[in-house]
Amino acid sequence: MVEGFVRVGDLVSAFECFRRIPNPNVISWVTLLNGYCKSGCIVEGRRIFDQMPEKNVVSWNAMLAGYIRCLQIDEAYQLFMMMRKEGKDPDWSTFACALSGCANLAALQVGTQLHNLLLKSGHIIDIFAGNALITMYARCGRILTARQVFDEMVSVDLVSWNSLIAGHALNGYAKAAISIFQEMKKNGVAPDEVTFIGLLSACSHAGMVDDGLELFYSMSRDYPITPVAEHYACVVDLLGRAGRLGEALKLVKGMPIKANAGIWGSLLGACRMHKNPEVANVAAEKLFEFEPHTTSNYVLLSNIHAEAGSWGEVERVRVLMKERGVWKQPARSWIEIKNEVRSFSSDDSTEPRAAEVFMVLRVLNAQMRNIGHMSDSSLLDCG
DNA sequence: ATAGGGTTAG
Repeated sequence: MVEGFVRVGDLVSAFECFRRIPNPNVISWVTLLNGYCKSGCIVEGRRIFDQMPEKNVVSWNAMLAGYIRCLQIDEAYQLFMMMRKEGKDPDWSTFACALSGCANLAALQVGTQLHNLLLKSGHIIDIFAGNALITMYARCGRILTARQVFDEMVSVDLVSWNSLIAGHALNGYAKAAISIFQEMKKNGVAPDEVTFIGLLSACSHAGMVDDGLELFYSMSRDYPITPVAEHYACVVDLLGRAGRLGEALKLVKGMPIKANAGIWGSLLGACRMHKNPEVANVAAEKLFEFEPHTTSNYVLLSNIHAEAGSWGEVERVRVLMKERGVWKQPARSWIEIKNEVRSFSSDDSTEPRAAEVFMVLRVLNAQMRNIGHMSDSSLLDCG
């Protein structure tokens, strides 16, 4: 019953149900906890967690997964430490979950610590933890270590191959990604839709348009895999980066499935890259239907028109933003420097070494100009 | 037996 409400996201009813259970067992508690965590109510989730009379490893993992989903790495880390202090042995799920958090945050130090802990604790690096390690190292730019983890795994599955392919794609090693794909097939592992997302993005990053298109067509021709929206988004990106915007638009218009925000966003991004305000207007109009309040879309469109010198169009976008009450919300990003995750935003006045940072940027800019790169300093800043 | 956990575009 509790689970039913949790599934539809009705936390109030779920909690009411839970309250009527005379002696809730740990499973009822975890179900409730997950309901809160998955709805992003992490503070309430923590309160539930603290109230649990009996906690097992699943309870800890659920709380940890909750923090990681909400990108609260500090809380996740503290919880993990608290878990060890209380003598609760992390299981493979704990490690997989924690490592996946490190992968998302590019937290190489913590990720490496977890890896060492796994080795030290005598755990076998099983498929799940191994796969999480591959992704963690790959996303932290340590592609060779990712490969090493893969090679040392006792057994691998489709997800391991996919992780390795996606990891190489992410780091720009397109040829390697494709040769891993061949290796995988030679080992008798059949690709799935995730495999192709990795392969297509590899081709896209490397500008390998023809290879990418061939892979895309081969999906339904040689394998029983029907392309979904994510694949189309990759192909739009592939064609778009190569400047083949007309073909990209034609592909989207002729798709057997409905285009989503990701697909129109890819196209709009490509229009910026190749200065195409006409296709940009088409893509933006569609994109606004999905995301009427996402500032970056408007900024992107405005920049495309600014670059073309169409100030009337720039003004039109500005009016659109005002009418729809769209505000510029500064985004934050983060990087790990010496054991510490530092968060920052553009024009960050709280950054103590801002003057130095800007000086380095000016030097880099000058160097880029020297080798012939023109930077777009005249544009609106995306925040 | 029931709860949770690894891969996926820009």
